[in-house]
Amino acid sequence: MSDKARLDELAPDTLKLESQLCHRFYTLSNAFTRAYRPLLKNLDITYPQYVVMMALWEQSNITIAELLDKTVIDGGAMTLILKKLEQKGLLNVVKDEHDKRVRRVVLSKAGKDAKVSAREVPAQMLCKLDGMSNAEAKQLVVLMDKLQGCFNAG
Amino acid sequence: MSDKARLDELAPDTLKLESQLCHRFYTLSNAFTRAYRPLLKNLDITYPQYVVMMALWEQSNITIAELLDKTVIDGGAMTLILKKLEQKGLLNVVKDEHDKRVRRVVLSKAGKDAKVSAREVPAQMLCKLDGMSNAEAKQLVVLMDKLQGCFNAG
DNA sequence: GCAACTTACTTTGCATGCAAAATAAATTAA
DNA sequence: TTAATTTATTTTGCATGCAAAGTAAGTTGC
Repeated sequence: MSDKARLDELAPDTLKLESQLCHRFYTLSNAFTRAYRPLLKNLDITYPQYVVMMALWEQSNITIAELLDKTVIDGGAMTLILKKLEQKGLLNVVKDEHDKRVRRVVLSKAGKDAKVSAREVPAQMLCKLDGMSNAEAKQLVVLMDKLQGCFNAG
Repeated sequence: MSDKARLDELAPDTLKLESQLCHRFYTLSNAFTRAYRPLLKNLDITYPQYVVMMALWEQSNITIAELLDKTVIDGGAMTLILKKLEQKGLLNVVKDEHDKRVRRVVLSKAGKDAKVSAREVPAQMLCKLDGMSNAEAKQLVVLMDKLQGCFNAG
């Protein structure tokens, strides 16, 4: 038996890209980011910036730490994202009165108004996902939340 | 009714992070990359570099275009990744004899040997995902492949 | 047989993601 | 109270991801 054959016997399919869950996540996550780009063109924001805006549309005037919790965006990246969104006039970052370490993120009027423009975005994305039934999407959510639980536990 | 209430009525839950498939993909894809880091420390490669190596362990001496197809990595990034992996001595990029535009990627001896070190990586990752049954993982693969099909179709 | 077009890659500029170090301010401990 | 520790956020250095422009080398069309 050749060395190559012996190797393949030791590690059958586990190292194949096709059989990897991780590569599918990698691929689909990037696909989503690309798919959002044209939908967010009007708002002139990127996907991570959109995530921050969604978090703020749910609740404005929250701590950066809370925003990090909610969005699961990298802390270092968040600093830059907030600067960008502040430059665009969508929000303001203000100091907390009681704890000088803390900074709070507050939607501006333009930021609140942007929610109206964004209203159609989710529907447009769903449109691109035509072919997935609601039941399948829900099933996907259940399984992904369970997977997330694994990572949180570990 | 306040402006805010009116807005919320227009866009009920669709803009909520919790209800978004995309954010779960974003989160889980990043979680995988982080989870792989310690497992790939011995090999001294990043997750995208590992993806390239997996593709090459399946078949060496392939075109960069073929590698891009298989890994779904960005073309610009691939140029850098191949340089890194060549620096590490894991592969060589050689010119195609027949078509001078084409460059081929070939595993070095060290690159082939690295497959042995990598053999345990998938099992270690599965270990981190304890809590997901095989059936659930398979279900996840089916649904994700269907979702990928949506993007490919659009 | 040359101009126009297509291919296969690389380069560039911008936006993250990640780990680790650096800051600054609040809290705890001795 | 002062030193040690913890918390909140920013900075730094490196590795992509993405779109678009740039290059070089085949292929076509007339």
